[in-house]
Amino acid sequence: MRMSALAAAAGLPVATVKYYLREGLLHPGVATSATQADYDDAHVRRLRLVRALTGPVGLSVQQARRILALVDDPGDDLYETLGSAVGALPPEVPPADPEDDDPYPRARAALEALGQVYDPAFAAVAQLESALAAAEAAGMPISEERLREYGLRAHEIAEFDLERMPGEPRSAVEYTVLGTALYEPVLLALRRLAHQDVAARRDLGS
Amino acid sequence: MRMSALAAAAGLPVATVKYYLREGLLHPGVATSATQADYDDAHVRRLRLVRALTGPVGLSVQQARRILALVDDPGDDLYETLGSAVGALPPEVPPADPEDDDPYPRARAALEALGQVYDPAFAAVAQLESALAAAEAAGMPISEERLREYGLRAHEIAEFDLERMPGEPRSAVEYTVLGTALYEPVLLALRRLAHQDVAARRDLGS
DNA sequence: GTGATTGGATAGTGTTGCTCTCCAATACTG
DNA sequence: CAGTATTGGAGAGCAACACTATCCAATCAC
Repeated sequence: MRMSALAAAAGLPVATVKYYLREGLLHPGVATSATQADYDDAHVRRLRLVRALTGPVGLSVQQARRILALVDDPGDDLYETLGSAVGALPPEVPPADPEDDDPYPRARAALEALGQVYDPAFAAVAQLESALAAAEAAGMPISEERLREYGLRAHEIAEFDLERMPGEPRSAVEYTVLGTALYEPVLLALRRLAHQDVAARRDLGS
Repeated sequence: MRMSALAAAAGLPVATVKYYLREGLLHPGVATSATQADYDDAHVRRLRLVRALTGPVGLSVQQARRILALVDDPGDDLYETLGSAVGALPPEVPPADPEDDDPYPRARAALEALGQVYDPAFAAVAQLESALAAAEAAGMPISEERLREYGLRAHEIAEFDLERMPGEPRSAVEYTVLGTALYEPVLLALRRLAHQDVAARRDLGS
């Protein structure tokens, strides 16, 4: 398959495919001559994945590159790979002041209340802290009760997800990394729809 | 309070405050002379809200403006206001082809399976469709079982949220609109942390 | 052989979120 | 009350981003 066929198969302009190639989101095809390269189905799938990540998931090209790099070549520790994937995902949080001996107090308290592991090196801890601080700054702090409710439901979802993780290591990495990124928009959309559903049932209109 | 004091109170450069003023995210202060205007605590709170929305929540200035406009002056129908808020939030989805008599088949099937209202005019329906389509295109389609699990948990969260809605109309609008936007990053961070917790407990490292 | 196409490199474009520079009018300081 | 500093407002400038368009020589298809 030449580049124009690849672009057509993915429904993208050739110029955009070239751009992704330049940016390292798409592996180069096999060069068959100075002006020809060969692409296959794996390239088509990769382009679809790139569009899923930069579109609905809302990643920048840079963030997508980091996620794809993890899928292409994960470490041998799945737990660490999950951590790296979360670190590559938005929201980006500024690194904590190394002087500060308790940089994430809200997140620490939340995780302790939930009885979960608190590891300040995990990117999601900083993300939780910043989300809690933002809600607080905006005048809508999150109560312990709400945190417990959200945390409990999130944990149930996580248990479900992990139970269905494929056994084969390579698939497990893809499942973990891509599942984190791809399924988040689904969960958010469902939450919004559930709010609508509950509101409708309670007749909270005018 | 003059502008420089306002900027200092919010921890922002004066130039940025001027920018938000130009963009209509911040209401003008009361002009006391040609070169002086007076700001108060409400302006400080508003700036904090703006930073929360454009920061951790990840809204663009344009999206934040739409959300703030809803808070400032909501319709008299809370249900519709919720719909508008969701429409202002990412991910932005291209409008459906009006020729298409079933533009959101995946979302419709999902909501039917969940026994929830299916209203194609609601923005979250299109968002769900695009999230489901993206996961599918990326080679990780969402099973019915997973959809039920996520949908159920989302619904429990929504019931919790709605139960705690303030009675007073003005606060109810703020709670609904801002809660949708501000609490989403919290839920996502908790899901990521729950994944980590479950993985750690099952010793899914190397 | 010849005209179209290819991959690759380079430069240009429109948008976004600030940031900088100016300015005359006003406020504070001694 | 003279002199300096600061203010709100308007405009242009800027860096990052995600493409998009233009060239070009090599090569392919007829």
